[in-house]
Amino acid sequence: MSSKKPTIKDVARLAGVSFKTVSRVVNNEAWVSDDIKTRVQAVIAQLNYQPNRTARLMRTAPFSLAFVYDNPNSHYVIEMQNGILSQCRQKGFELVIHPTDSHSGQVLQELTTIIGSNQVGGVILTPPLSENRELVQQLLAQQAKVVRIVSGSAPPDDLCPTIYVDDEQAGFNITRHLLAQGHRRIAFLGYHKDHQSSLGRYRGYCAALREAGLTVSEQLVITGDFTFDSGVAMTEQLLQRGDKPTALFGCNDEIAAGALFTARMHQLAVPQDLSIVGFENSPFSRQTWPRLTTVHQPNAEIAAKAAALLISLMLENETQTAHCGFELQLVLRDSVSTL
Amino acid sequence: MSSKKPTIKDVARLAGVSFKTVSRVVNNEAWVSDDIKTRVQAVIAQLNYQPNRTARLMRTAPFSLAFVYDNPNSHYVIEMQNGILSQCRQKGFELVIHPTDSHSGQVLQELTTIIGSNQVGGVILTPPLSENRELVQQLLAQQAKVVRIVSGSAPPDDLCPTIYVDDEQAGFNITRHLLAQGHRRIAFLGYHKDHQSSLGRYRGYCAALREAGLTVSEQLVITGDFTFDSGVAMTEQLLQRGDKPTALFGCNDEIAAGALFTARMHQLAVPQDLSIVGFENSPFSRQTWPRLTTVHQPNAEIAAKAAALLISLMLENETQTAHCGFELQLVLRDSVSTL
DNA sequence: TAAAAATATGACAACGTTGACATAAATTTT
DNA sequence: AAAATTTATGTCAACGTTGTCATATTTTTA
Repeated sequence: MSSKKPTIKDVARLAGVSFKTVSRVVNNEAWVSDDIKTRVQAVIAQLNYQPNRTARLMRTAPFSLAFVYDNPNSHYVIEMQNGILSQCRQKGFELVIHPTDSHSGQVLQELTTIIGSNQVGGVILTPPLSENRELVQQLLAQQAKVVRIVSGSAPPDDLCPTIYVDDEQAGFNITRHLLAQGHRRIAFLGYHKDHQSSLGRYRGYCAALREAGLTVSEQLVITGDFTFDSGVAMTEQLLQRGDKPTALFGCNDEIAAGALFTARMHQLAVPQDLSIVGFENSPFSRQTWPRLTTVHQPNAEIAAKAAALLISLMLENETQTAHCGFELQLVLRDSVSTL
Repeated sequence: MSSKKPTIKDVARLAGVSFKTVSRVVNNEAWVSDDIKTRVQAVIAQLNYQPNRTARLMRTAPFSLAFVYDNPNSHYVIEMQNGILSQCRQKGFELVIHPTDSHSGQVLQELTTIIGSNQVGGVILTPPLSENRELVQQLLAQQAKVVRIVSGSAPPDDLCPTIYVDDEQAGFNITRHLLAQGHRRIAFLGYHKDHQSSLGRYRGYCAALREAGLTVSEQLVITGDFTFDSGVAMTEQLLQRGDKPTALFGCNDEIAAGALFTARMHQLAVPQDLSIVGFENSPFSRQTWPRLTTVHQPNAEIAAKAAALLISLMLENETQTAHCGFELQLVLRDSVSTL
């Protein structure tokens, strides 16, 4: 077992060719005779030669991309990572994961560092970072390729390729489902004015109510964030009121989990006494009892698409902005009763 | 906005010094006059110069490490990632995540590629990969630094620094807790002969029963893996038997979730009719109803420790094998009744 | 005050690869 | 059969750093 890793020159020496020819074989370039090709390949196998990625990177554009997220929600992140990774592996790219705190004000500087040092050639941005137009522009100004995943029924602009996810339509559909089951007093949990996904789902909720001839009651729209604890607090708040809802739309499954938990604490049977729906189709929504009716969010697919767009952007030096929209499907399970 | 990224030579030119001097300033080397140091730093700030990581890597050992895992359990992975990342950021290291399929037989080849290409200088191995002695040796033979996380009350050998987690003790403790509440028929769900964590927890379970003067009943030990579906299937199997247990030890929280779900399907109240404990203190265990009594597994800490060991191993060229053990604490919640 | 030591700076090679260009050999065209 | 073209191979300079060594300057020591 030799102590140093073999280089392209070691292979060349042993195969009796110039190291450039080895480079040609490795990179599958044209104009290499079959004779030499097989000979070189044999030596490569014999020495177990691996091209030095670092050295190669000095001559080529970086083939790493960063996945930037600010989300404590673990399965969401893992699913996205796996989706991105599937693309990266196909194309020989490397993934740098970059969890961050969007409120720290450090994000631009952090990303500037990894871009400026040539650590990555592009980034995938998720909400809420992806909604920061200025951030996107500043990254673009540094020659970085950017793809963003946002909530919306259309891309907000043509700054960069954008994956948009139609929360509004899905919020509309799931609310309409509740209405179809006879529910009239439907609470919305997890409204947040700075959170695009929340707003989209809220707009869908409102549209469905309007379509059914109902008005949106302020009493039933509770502000909070996308956590279990917030779900508990919002549900408590709601249940303390006089006029209780018959159904409850949690802006994500964690909120719905908090609602489910709180309902149990109050001896309310779900769905008999209270129907609950979530959003995201997280593992929790499948594994709890009753299983939650929710909206499936194909995170792996969404992220894979983002990675595919980013990689093609990095390979071909195009500035073209191909966008891609995702529609979300309802997942009907056991947490909704028919009135 | 210039189109090319500034290099060390650009800084040198502007500061009127040789590029080597700039290198000295950047790397904080001795023997640079304060005068020149401040001048160079000013130019660096002015040009917003970032040393090119790739070029630097050509002259130094890689400062990236790989986190290798084969685990669909998302929060476990995310927690570990975050723990590792906290260390990486402190020390300026980069994390390459490498999910893999340990049964594919490809793992060695995959790792050989990322090590051989100098993409990473070390790897963190998790079960079941970390239990593969031969794999560890082959990685070591490639000059890679290796740290592994295993289940056990002591490191299995001195091949490499090892983080060992005492599943047996924790399995003992939680079983004893069940016994202390008066339970005598305690089922063990998720026995798996090839799974060290499962075996450790099982040994603890057996030891606790023996200590209480009970024998281990084969009827109550169910084989299966660490998934929700398996938990459901195992619980079904158990409940179909005549002599039902009063308590149930799920080898992890997912199994316990499956058990909880199945108990509900059978109209069994938890914990009144059946007590259930899990293992891992996953988000699920906190968010379900009743909240699960379980064992806290400090994944982020464990992984951070692994990363710290690996990084120090990569920096100082030591072969010393520092190990580190973790004890796991019981988390008492609402899924156990007192008989 | 000369010699020695410490401090500060620079010149240049190296890291392992790819790209631009040169050239040699084989094949096709005229 | 000569010229032009295609195919196959090689030479060498980059890429942006860090390490080695040389050298210039300053300070300390004898």
